[in-house]
Amino acid sequence: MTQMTNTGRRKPTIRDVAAAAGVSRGTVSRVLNGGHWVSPEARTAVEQAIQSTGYYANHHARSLATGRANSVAFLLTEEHQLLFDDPTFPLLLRGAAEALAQRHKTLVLLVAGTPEERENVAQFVGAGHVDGVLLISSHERDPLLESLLASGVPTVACGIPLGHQAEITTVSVDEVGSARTATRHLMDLGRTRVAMITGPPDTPGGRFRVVGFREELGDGFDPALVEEGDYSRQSGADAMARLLERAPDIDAVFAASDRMAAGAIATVRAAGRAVPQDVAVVGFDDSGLAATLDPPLTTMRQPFGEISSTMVELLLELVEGRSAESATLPTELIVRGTA
Amino acid sequence: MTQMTNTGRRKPTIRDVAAAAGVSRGTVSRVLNGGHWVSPEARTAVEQAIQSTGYYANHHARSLATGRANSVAFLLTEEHQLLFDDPTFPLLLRGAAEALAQRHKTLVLLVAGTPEERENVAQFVGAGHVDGVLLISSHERDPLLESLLASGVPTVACGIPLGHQAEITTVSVDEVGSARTATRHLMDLGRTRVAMITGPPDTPGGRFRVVGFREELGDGFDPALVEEGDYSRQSGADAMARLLERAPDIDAVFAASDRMAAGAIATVRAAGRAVPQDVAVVGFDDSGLAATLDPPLTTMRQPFGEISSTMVELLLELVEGRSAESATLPTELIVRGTA
DNA sequence: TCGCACAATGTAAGCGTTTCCATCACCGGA
DNA sequence: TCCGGTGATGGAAACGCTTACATTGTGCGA
Repeated sequence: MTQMTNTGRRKPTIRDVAAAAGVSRGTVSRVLNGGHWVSPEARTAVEQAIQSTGYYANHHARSLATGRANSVAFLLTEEHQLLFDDPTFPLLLRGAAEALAQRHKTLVLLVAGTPEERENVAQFVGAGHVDGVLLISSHERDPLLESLLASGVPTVACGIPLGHQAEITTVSVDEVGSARTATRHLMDLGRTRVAMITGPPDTPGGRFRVVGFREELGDGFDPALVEEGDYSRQSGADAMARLLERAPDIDAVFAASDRMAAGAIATVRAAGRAVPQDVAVVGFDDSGLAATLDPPLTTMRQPFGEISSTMVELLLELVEGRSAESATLPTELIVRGTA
Repeated sequence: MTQMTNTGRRKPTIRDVAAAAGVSRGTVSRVLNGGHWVSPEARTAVEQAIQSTGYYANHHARSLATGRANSVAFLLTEEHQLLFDDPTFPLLLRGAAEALAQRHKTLVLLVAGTPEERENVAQFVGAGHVDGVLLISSHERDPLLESLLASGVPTVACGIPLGHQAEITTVSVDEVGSARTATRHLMDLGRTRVAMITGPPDTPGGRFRVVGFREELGDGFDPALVEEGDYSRQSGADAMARLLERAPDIDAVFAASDRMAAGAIATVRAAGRAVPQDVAVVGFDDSGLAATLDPPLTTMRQPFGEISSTMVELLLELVEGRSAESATLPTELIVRGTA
């Protein structure tokens, strides 16, 4: 009964509210935007009128007038296949969606896989259709990132974009430290031939985790025990096969993603060795996958929910014109059954 | 050089283009919208001016003038936990994102988990901020669906929303037939004690797959061999445990989701039985998970890419004011190692 | 020769907001 | 009593675009 006194078909506009409240639209607008410079009486009159008319602000008109879109892009730059297979992505998306919804901002999903898509995305963002960009995965010297930077759209990246460290606000975890923790855990277990499956070297996870691995091993580091994958399960399985062939005495492996760890485990088993008895395994991410493996995977947990909500927070600071400092979030070693 | 003759700071508008081309903005607008009633010379002049000025249309202004948002909501109605864990969801999202991008429509992600979110979503959509809604998962008699229907926003659902079959356009698979195929496969393998783990009965998959299961078994159907899960892995494991306790002689099980199948397999193993030797398993979905299980899961593949692109297609028809008929897509039995 | 149909174009009125500016009533201090 | 200041308000311009309508110019049949 308070709702929808919407007599006809037309959606009520600010004029309808103004008429109902007996004030001008200027006053209604002021109430809508914080209510400063409005008398208490006028304010309550307007608020009642809003109720009775069932008024709801028109975003497009508002955006046109203010130059603000009130929306943010969640931008995926990655081959489709890789991206949507990554169990990490729904976690980030979910966190971002929640954080944005709380602040009444709209999340626009943008996928920049093919060159054509990238071009469209660059235009779309450059045209100012969104207030800012949450950049999800970015390889080194990504031209799309450069065009974003050039267009001056507020942007927050997830994971330090190589080659742009200084120019962009990021939210990341301590890659080196996390890798050291994982490696240390394996060493503390008494493992002496510890191998690593890294990520692509043009991604921060691919670049820095192996650094931590090497640092922690110190003199014990053997470059022959490092193989590269692309975070996918298959690449982990393949890398493990190469590792095993080259160094059959491996007794532990640290993989830069849970999926690669899963692949590695399969390969280890296929080679007739047991996990964790013969080969201990530590993954990275603690995506949903980790706990479901058999045995459940020991892994470094990335706080995805916090990562994405922090990204949103920083981005909105930027959008408001304030400055925002890049954040580094802690990871946590989750010990399960594989190491 | 063709780009960005953007002398100053301001973004070029349609007037700048008009000035550069030596025509009125009306003409520019006509070129932008299909170019009818425009002479070839004027058209090329405008097109060149667009290039030289680096003009890009302002969506908000356009939407305000036309009353069209040019965007579509991808609406998730489900508990967060369930939803983002579901490996099925990225597949749908990806398909929808691609199909929409091709048509230059924007995808807005909406999550309606908590009551508050649902209220906001209802308002948002009701206010006409999007042209249509892709409804992802809907339980029976969902009040949110009802409010969508009431507000008259074009909506296409994925999977027949129980209780609203007649009122809404849907894209779904033949649940009953698919379940029959899966069941038949198990029977053809010579299995005689075939159990089923169903989904929640207020979802189409929960309701209809068990119907197909029963139909195919005919006289052999035993209600004691049916347990319910919520599509999650854990629920599958639990259901399997109940099943095994009640009927230790089970030699096959059909699960209404791959995740439940995964859980069931774990339980079967934990009970000291082998898959597929002692208990054959068929899943449903063919999400990324299926192929990575050990042994790889035999399952009914849902064509998620096609489902989502069809949803987009139908939705846009509806948005254009045309009618659209609900579609039913075929599934496919993917035989792997578990049955 | 005139006028008419019609293609091409310019013009201007919106679309629903925000926001700047002018106005006004009112109050306290001189 | 008058005046400057201040809080509250209305009015109107602006945001960038679409589109109905008016206007122009052309070629054609009568």
